[in-house]
Amino acid sequence: MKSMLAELRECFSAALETAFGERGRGIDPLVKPSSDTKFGDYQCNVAMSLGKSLAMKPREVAERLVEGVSQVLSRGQPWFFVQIDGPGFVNIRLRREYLEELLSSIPAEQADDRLGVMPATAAQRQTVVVDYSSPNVAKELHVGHLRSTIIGDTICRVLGFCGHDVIRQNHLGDWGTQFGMVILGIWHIFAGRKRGEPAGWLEQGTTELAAAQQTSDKAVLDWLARTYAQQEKDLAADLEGREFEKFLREYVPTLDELLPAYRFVNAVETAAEKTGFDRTAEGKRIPLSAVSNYVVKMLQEGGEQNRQEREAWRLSIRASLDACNALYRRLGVLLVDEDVRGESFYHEMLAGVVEELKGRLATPTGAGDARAVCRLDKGAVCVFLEKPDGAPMFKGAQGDPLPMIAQKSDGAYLYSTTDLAAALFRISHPQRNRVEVTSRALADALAAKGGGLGADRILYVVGEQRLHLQMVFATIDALGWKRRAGRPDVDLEHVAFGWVLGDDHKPLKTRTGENVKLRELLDESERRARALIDENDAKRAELGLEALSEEEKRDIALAVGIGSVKYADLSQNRTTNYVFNWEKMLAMQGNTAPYLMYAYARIRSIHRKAASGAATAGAVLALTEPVEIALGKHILQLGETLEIVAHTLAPNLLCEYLYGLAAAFMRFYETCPVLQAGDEKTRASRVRLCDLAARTLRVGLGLLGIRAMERM
RNA sequence: GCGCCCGUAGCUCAGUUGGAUAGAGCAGCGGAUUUCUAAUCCGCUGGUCGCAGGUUCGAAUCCUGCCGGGCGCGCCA
Repeated sequence: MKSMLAELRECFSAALETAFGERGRGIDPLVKPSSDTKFGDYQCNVAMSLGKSLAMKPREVAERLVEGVSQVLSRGQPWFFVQIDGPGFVNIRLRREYLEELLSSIPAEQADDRLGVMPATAAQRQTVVVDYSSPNVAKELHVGHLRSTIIGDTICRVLGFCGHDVIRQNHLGDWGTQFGMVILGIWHIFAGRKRGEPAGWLEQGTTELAAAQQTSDKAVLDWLARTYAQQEKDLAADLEGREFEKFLREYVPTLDELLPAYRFVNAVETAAEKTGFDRTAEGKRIPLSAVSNYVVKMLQEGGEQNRQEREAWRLSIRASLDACNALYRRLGVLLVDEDVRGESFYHEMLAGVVEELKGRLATPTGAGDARAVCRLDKGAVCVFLEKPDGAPMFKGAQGDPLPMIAQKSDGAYLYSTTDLAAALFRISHPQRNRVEVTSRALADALAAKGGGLGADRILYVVGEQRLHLQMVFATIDALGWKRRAGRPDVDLEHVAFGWVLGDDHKPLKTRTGENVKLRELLDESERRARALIDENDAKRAELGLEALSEEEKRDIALAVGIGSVKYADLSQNRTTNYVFNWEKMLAMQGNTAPYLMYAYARIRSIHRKAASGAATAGAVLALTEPVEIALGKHILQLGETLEIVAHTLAPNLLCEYLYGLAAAFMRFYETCPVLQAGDEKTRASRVRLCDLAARTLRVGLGLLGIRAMERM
């Protein structure tokens, strides 16, 4: 079935046309849920705004509209009542029989779990590319990745449920300049093993260097000199890289081993740069501060002589992905290896992208709101974005035009270039949407990658890159990549989000000022959830409830712990910052995961007990008490909620819906006995209503990636 | 300096494309229970929606200016 809201919109659209003919056609009827239940269930606010354009009193418009409605409704069974109120509000109250009918029509759980929500029609159906999570290789996931990962995941689930084709893309940072350091780090691990260094020697080295920095410049220079000498010796011992290559064939790195090595290299190079070490010592083949840059060049050159670098790179990606996947599984996030299309994937397209920019944007080009021109500036390939009047779209600190740089003066490509390549790959499709490019190199590279994904909509779930994305989007617009003959433009959206803050209202950090590791955050949450569960064990015994097994308690702790962290995040407005607070997110009261999960467990408890009694599958649903009507109505609003979430990409609206649903159930539960209902018919009806409420909660929580537990 | 985001109850936050008397939770106060899981429910108290103008039938929401906070502003991602 369609959502009640959609049905009402259709009905009022038709009524507008009936009442006002041509002038009433194509007007949004402005139907929405009522601001207050005393005004009914929904309201139509179109009369006030229409009064002006029709030169009529709003009240009169409303009266004619209501007449139109009754004509439309006269074709069938009336399913709602209308009443004009105030300046011209049309208040809508749904008939109880209609609600009962809709609820009854929801198929049994065995048939499907859509709860009557209709998937998108063929015409509405979109291919949506969702770019989210996107961690960097050789860095551990921290709270900074939390929002992108779980918001992106929820969006994927919701769009998928709504019937769209969702293509998840994990835009892994696997090609940046930091890779020189990672590979060099692996080389240090190799050299250390060969020398027989004890475990943890790289951490110790970093600590020593930090200590030297606290002491004096001289101490730092001495330390660097020793390190450099050792490094030169190790390099000389395996100049051909044969031993290193052999080592790589058998080496299985873990992220835990890679991270200290990376930090070591980073610390050494930073210190060498800062102290001017490279200038003071004679006869160096490569400056100590630039070894990793050199390694990056070797990696990016490719070729037979650099295959060790490539192999080390590959190993570091594998290790990072293993660590990420473990966390994704733990978080209940859908991302898998097949969704990974890192920056390196687009490497072969970059030269073509620059060629395309130079060719297509040689002179100011672009229809719409953005014009772009590509030219060399200080040796770099730059795209200057302009407004239609020729004024620069973006300005620097001195008011000078700020370009998007596609290629550095040293020839290296940047993430802008990669993002353009990725956008082309996502938009283009070998059959559905062949984007025309003039660069042969780009066309060939794209074809070699299969021709692209054919997105109608691309969502960038990334924080903190507004300016960059605006530039990239404007460039794409100017290049004409979004436009499609006979179809709407491809829609590119930056799904931005706010910071996770600590108690001090500053970005959440550990006491030592480091990013909080996601792994440790989840450990803590599970630990706290377990404490809550243990606390309630005693109460369970008092109440004579079935005891939970140790295994069950452990499982519940995981679900509550992870669910609470996710729900706390998803229930916030996506765009604003929020303060992270353990007590609040694990509280049983209010808009929290435990509250919703508890409501579900309570219903399931009824269900288990009812199952032993009379069968209720085909029971007649009768909503008698006000709380029953409220609950039933709420259940039926899942579809329209998801429509809004799919459009606004605001998971907090789904959370709000589920909280309202759980609260409606709790109210029902307080006043309406189910198993002890007065008569068999009422009992059967209520059991069925409970079942629908439980399924709605479970499906809704599922769309947030949160497991509903049978018992708590 | 310029650009973007934010400012709502003591605290943490909601508030779909402008709609009727601005809502939750926590905290505070007061109630309900021989429980279908009290990890609950109900009530009360609490607001110049940062400030000042404007747009209109109507503004927390749109526009302008100011105050306060955050982020960004050429070869990092």
